[in-house]
Amino acid sequence: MKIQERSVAGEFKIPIATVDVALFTLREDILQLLLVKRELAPFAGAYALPGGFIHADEDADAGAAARRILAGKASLTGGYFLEQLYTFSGAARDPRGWSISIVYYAVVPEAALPQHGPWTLIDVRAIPRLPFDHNAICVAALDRLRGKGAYSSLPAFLLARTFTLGELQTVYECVIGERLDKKSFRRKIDDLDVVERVPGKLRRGAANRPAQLYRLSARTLSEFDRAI
Amino acid sequence: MKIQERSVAGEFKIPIATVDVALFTLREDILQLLLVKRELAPFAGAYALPGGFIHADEDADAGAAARRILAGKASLTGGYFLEQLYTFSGAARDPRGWSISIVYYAVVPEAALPQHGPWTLIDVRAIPRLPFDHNAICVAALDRLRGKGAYSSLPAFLLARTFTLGELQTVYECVIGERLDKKSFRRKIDDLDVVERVPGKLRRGAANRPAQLYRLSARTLSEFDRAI
DNA sequence: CGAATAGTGTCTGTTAGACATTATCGA
DNA sequence: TCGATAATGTCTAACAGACACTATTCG
Repeated sequence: MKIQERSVAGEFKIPIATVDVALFTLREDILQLLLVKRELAPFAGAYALPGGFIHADEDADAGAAARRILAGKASLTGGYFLEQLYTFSGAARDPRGWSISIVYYAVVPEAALPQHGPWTLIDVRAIPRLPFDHNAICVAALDRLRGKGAYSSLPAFLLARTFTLGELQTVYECVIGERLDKKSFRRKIDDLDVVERVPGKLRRGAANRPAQLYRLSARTLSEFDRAI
Repeated sequence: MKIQERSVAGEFKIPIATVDVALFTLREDILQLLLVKRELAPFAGAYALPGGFIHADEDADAGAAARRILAGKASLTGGYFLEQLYTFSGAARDPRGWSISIVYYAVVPEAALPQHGPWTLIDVRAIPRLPFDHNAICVAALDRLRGKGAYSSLPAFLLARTFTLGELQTVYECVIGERLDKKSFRRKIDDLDVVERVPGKLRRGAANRPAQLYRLSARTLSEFDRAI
C-alpha cells in the first residue's frame, strides 16, 4: 500500500489518523478483550485491536468513527458505553509512517456481541503479543477500566439492562480483581446513586430468597454515551 | 491558505492534525491561562491557545510537538509538567476542514515564563470568547486541573523548586477553589508522600517562626514529564 | 430440613474536620 | 511584648471493614 503525502501550505507532512478500540466484556466471570483478524497490510492475518482510518466524509468526530468501526468489525449495534482513552502517536508505532491513533475503550455486556464472526475474545490476564503498539494500548485501557471501576459506575455496563446487587458486586469484583464486603459494597452503591430498584421486579428461580432487580439510574445512563 | 489533500490507498481524505496546549500558572494567587496572538489565518490577530501542526519530520510524538510549540510561542524551556488532556476532532471545529487537535495541558511556575512576549495571561475565571472550540477545551482542562488537584501532587508544579507547606497549601486552595484545614492538609500531604524536607533549609525573614522548606519527592518528579 | 443467596444489624478501629495549643521569629 | 505564621496536639462525629444474623426460596 503506497502512502501519498499531503502538505498544509506546502510545508509539513501530515500524519496518518486512525481510531482503535479496546472493547471489554465479561464471559463466565472473566474479563475479556475483543480482538479482530486484520484483513489488510500491515500485519494482515494477525489479531489486533479493531481499528481503522477516520473517514472525514462520514464520521462526525472520532467517537463516531469508533462506533462505525465496531459496527463493521464486530457487528456491534445499539447503545453501549464508549469513552476516549488516550491518543497514541509518533513515527515508530506504525510501519506506514508517522501516525496518530485516537483510542477509545468500550464496555459491553456479552449479549451485545453476536455469537460468531472474524473476532475473538481473550482473557485479559493473557493478552498475546499484538502488532503496532497495541500491547501498550491494552495496558492503558486496563488501567483505566480498573481505576474507574474502583469509584464509578463503569463495571455496571458489563451487565444486562436489569441485574441484582449480587450480580453487580460480582462484576465489580471481576473488574478490580479483589473480593468486596457485601455490606460495604451496598453502602457505597447506595451513596453513589448509580442504580435504582425496578419496582416489583424480582429474580426468582434459584434455591434461595428472590433478589430485587435494579437498573442503571437515568443520571448514570445520561452520563455516558449509551442508549437504553 | 489552501489545503491539499492526501489519500491512503487513494480512498480516504485525511484530517488535519494539530496540537494545542492549555498552560496554567499562578500569579498573585490567581490561576492564569496562557493565550497567544495568532499570526496566521484563520483567526489571525485573535488570542487563542498556543497550538500548531504536528511536524512529522521533527516531532517524536505529539507530546514533543507540544513542547516544541510552547518553546516557540511562549519561549518556555527547561522541564515542566505536561500531560495529555483529550483529543478533540470533527468537521466543525476548524474552518479548514475535518481536524484533530491533540490537546495537552501544562502546569508551570510563573517564573518559568519570560516577562514579555506576544502572549498574555488571563484569569481563568474570566476567559473570553476564543476561536475554534478553544472554550470547550479550556473547560475540560480546568476540570482536569481541579479534579487532579483534589487528590494528586499536580498543584505543586505551580511552585518553585522549594517551598513551604504553607505555600503548598495556598496553591492547592487556589486550584480547587476552597479553603482547607491546616492539620488535615498536612496529614494528607504526608500520606501522599509527594514532598520531602530539604534538610536544614528554612524560609527565614518574615516576622514569624521560620518554615521548613520542602521539594517534590523523586517519586513525584519521575511520575511526571518534568526535568529538575 | 438443609443449602444457598438476599438483605440487614451492629461493633469497632480508622479517619477527617474543627479547633486549641505551643513554637519562633521580626519589630 | 505583640503580631504573625509554623507546627503539633486533641476531641469528636462520621465512616468503612468485618462479621453475625435474619429472610426466603428450592429440592
